[in-house]
Amino acid sequence: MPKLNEYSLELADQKLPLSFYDRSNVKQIARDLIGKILVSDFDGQFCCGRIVETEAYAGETDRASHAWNGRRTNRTAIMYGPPAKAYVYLCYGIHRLFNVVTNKAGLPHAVLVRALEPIAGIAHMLKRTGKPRADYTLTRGPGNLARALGIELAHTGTDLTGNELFLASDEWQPGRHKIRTTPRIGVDYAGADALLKYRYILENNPYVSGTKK
DNA sequence: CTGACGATTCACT
DNA sequence: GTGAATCGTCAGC
Repeated sequence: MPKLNEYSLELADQKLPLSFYDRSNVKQIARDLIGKILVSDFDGQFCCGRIVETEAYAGETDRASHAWNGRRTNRTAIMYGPPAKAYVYLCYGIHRLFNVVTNKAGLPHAVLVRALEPIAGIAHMLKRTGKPRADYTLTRGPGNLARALGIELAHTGTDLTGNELFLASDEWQPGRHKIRTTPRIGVDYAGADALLKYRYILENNPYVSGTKK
């Protein structure tokens, strides 16, 4: 691992380009995001971690999506715009959930980033979460992850090819670690679509949330 | 304007 | 396993 300064510059140089997000297969994007790095750098507080869990939300035809059946509201409007933007919303009045908007304008696809393995900026994460030490709960689950990285509702619309909040790749490869699919968490209201295997996890990673096979 | 409801987490039994 | 926290959003009136 290079020094932090070097590493942050390297990541900034390896941002995922618009063409990564500007694709129609949201499941493929969710899978491709496993192993990529999520970076937040608000007010010079550089933080990053490796993505180990994602979920695909397939827009108007997906009963689990906020955009299901063409629901276009103030909240979901960002998903109807161009790709490579952040969609952050409030869940249960408490938790912020961070999503990546994908596909072309008019096609409201998104990927929920559910868990990270922390890499850098752990002191910032501890301060934001109030946790005494860095254990597997620090960035396990979408609510914890957003809190640790300082992601707020106001970050909805942030350009993910910019410098504050972005995704990047490094040399890491899944290797012998398997990527596995499961049904999505917490979407039992979605009828048959609750059974779709739209969740992607890095097998045996301690930061992966939930109890589903 | 009002009421119902979460793409969750944590403490507690 | 159960229940509470907590508030922006949305459908319905």
